[in-house]
Amino acid sequence: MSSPKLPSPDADSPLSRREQITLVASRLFSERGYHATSMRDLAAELGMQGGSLYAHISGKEELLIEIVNRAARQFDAALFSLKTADIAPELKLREAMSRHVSVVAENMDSATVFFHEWKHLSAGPLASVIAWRDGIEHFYRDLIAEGVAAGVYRPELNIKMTATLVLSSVNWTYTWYRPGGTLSPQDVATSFEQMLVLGLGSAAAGRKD
Amino acid sequence: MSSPKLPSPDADSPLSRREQITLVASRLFSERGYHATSMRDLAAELGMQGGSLYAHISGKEELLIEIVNRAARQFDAALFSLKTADIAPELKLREAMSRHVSVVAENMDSATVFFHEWKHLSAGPLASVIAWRDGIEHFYRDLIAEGVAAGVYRPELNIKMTATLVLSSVNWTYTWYRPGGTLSPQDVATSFEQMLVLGLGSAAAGRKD
DNA sequence: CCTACCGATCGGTAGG
DNA sequence: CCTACCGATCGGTAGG
Repeated sequence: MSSPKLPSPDADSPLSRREQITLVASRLFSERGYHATSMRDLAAELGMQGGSLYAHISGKEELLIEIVNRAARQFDAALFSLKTADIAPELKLREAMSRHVSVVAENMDSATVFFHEWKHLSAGPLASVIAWRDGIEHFYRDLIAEGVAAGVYRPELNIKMTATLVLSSVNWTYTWYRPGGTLSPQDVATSFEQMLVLGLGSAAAGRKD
Repeated sequence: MSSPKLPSPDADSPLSRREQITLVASRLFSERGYHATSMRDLAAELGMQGGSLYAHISGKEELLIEIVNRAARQFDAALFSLKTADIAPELKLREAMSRHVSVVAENMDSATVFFHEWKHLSAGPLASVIAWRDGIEHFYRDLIAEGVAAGVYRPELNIKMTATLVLSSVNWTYTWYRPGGTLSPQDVATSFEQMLVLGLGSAAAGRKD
């Protein structure tokens, strides 16, 4: 019967010590940055001594790798089922953006670490993050190409630039979204998707139609 | 008559030693991050000893402050003249985005530091960056509100969300734009602005007009 | 701008 | 999970 110094956030959420460490590391890495967070800082927040961390982990980078990989897997789990989903093309993009923003919004800490600190990974893990980025980009390109083929998006669109624009909108949320606020992730995604698809311009202002 | 150990990049660009230091610091901070860059790393790239840097600067944070403040001033210089400029509303947003992307594209290093490392500033400089962010956001909100008032943008638009979407597209460029490539900053801005204003949707797909 | 150095702190380990 | 410690490195300074 151990007596944890730091109570778990909820009595009925028995996080393993290892998971607690990863969770606190996400918060500290996102707030202070990976290199600016010391193992002693991390240990202190968990109510232990610096050296004691190494009973649970092999090193500092292992934490970063785990945070980044988990984030990538969450995006994959949320999005890649849409690849083959039987949804109307005009709804697919909205659904993808909604899920994408949700992953960011529900994991602000690890999302911030994911977008900010991946550069500090060593060669192996770094390569897999870059590969992931490539995959997500092609996922969105395919979505848009599908929509163009189905006639719901304009045929003149530059697919690459369009995918970049969509990714800009959903990724950048990690810099400004506040989970406690009035906007749900769905609100954000729906609002962005509507503006993107309908356009900001008024019909009165010389749209060719 | 001094004899610089490190030749300036061009014979006819007599950068002061101080400016050289700031320039190299921008590159290293953007590549490795602020905390992961040591003063000795920086000194070595400049062909001097670690301690010698302090003949030119007062401390490490001074460099970060200067890089961040310069970037903010460049955005201001590029954009704020547009506030009162006598340009048609439908062209103002395009022009603003073009200038915004240009500042990022022509200063990829300091822009990256600006977006990534501002959190590590101490209270005073931090407050002024936050104030700057607020200012730029209101700048874009005003631009869009003007356009709505002039009838070029749809009146149903949520001004705040629209400004956020525009800022997402131009800010996120620091993560993917490559200055040597085929896309000029104007290409990027024009492409984004057209997609945003016209919308991705095809007229055929049930736009109400 | 260099040499030589300061105290502090880093990630990590040994042995319990 | 703790105590005690390792070598390395940090930002910065003194004195020239």
